[in-house]
Amino acid sequence: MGATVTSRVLDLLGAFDSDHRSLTLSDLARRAGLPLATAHRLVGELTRWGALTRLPTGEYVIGRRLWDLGLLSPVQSGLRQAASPFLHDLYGATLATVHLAVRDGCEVLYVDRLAGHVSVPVVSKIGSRLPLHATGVGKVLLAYAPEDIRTEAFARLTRVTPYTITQPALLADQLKRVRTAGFATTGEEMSLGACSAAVPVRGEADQVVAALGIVVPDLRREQARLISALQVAARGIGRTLASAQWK
Amino acid sequence: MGATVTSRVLDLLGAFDSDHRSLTLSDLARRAGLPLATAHRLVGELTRWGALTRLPTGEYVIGRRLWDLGLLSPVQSGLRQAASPFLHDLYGATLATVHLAVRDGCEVLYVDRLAGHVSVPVVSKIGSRLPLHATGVGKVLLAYAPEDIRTEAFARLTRVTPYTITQPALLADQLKRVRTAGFATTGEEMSLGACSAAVPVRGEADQVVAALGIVVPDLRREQARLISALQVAARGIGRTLASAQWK
DNA sequence: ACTTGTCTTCCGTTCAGCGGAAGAGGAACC
DNA sequence: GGTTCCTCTTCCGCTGAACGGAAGACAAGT
Repeated sequence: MGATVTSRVLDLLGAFDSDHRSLTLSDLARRAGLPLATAHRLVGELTRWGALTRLPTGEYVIGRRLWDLGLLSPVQSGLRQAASPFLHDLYGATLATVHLAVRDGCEVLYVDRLAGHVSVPVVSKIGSRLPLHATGVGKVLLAYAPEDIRTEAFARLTRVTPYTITQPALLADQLKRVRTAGFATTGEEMSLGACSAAVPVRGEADQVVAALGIVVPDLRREQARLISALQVAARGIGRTLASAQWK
Repeated sequence: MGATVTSRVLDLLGAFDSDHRSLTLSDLARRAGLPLATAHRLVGELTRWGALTRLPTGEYVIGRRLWDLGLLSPVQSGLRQAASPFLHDLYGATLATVHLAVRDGCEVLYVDRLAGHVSVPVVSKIGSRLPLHATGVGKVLLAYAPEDIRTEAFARLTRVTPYTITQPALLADQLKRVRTAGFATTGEEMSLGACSAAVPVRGEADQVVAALGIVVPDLRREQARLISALQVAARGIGRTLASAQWK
């Protein structure tokens, strides 16, 4: 089975996650299920190349070169760059935490995030994944997702807070409204004390490529103004995307 | 020499760069110097793991999983997150293109960048590397770099524009001033029509961990105000870094 | 139909990777 | 001082996984 050198290398890299940003050699070996001597050699090669870096403490972390590579990913290069200035505008206009997200399978993948110094309790981090049904951007992405994804998502409406929507019928109704109104909202469905609003970002062929959202303590005041600010920004991103050297 | 499986895998990944974000299998094999059959197998494994993704066109790009990994790098997680809100403040106060950079060997590595809709001609991109002697952030980083890096950098003062500083004595003098004044400036030394100012960002033990800079069309007006805005932001970043869960 | 690309699969040889074992620090405790 | 328990590093002989030439499949262009 999985016993190729390549898979071992990848297992080593996969040993890192957001709870384990730095690991000792023995940890790496343990987590990757490799004998220490083997891990030692592979990690040595990875470090020499720049994929890993050894801290003064002896622990290993993901190196600069892998960071570089990540930046070449299409997630990063196209969408984020096009959106960046608009995210600012939006932040300036709303002073809310701003989110840019895409759908990755049955989850929301946060591509960019822009927060002020103080902010409402927000769970997301750039690169983190959350369920589609409990966040503003998630509802937007789900509303425009293909059939099979929707059924899969409906199959697991996990409860996160007392306000999380777990009834399929209710969610289906909300998604319909998202499609007609052009925006989605949530009220403390993902984390208490946080409401959100989100709109779709449309690419060249008018299909939904991402979602743009904000998180605020209270949505009732000013909802109209916030939504329109979101829509202006989303249209701007879409236009920039279409005219970009998407190469 | 370098003919281990690991090195081959890394050569494949290294075949991607900012001018080659997507590559066909044959391109990959060519650029990595591998026989097609070998590349085929390795690329297959990488794709299965999620390090690469195959586009509908058949070309390969860096996959989401590598993007994720890059986000775990300390560059990303510590420095960028701590700096993000301050970069905004700075943008708001100056309306200039804002740069956050670290030194990587003998080059400036741009860690974050924040630009408005229209901007002065700026060469940098996030993740790009530029020589240390021709940019504002570069001069700051060089001024506080260890001896050996300085001598190495002085050995190759390549000319970029007519205003680029290529005389070692002049540069040495400027660096001394950077250390006493606490900031660096450039005037069209990297790209015509662009001036810049930069200050050091100091970490826990007061050592310089990064540089913060802005790019503007003209520096003479308002220089004092810009520098002081930079310094306020840099201090803020430093304080946040020190108190962060640097894990 | 022929050329020139691409990608994919097969399979026997061989040499690179494997990993047990032993040893070299280093820290903590008695 | 010794003992225990970590960590990391190096060595080396055996073996099976990786290699890559070759042949074939497919697509696009002429």
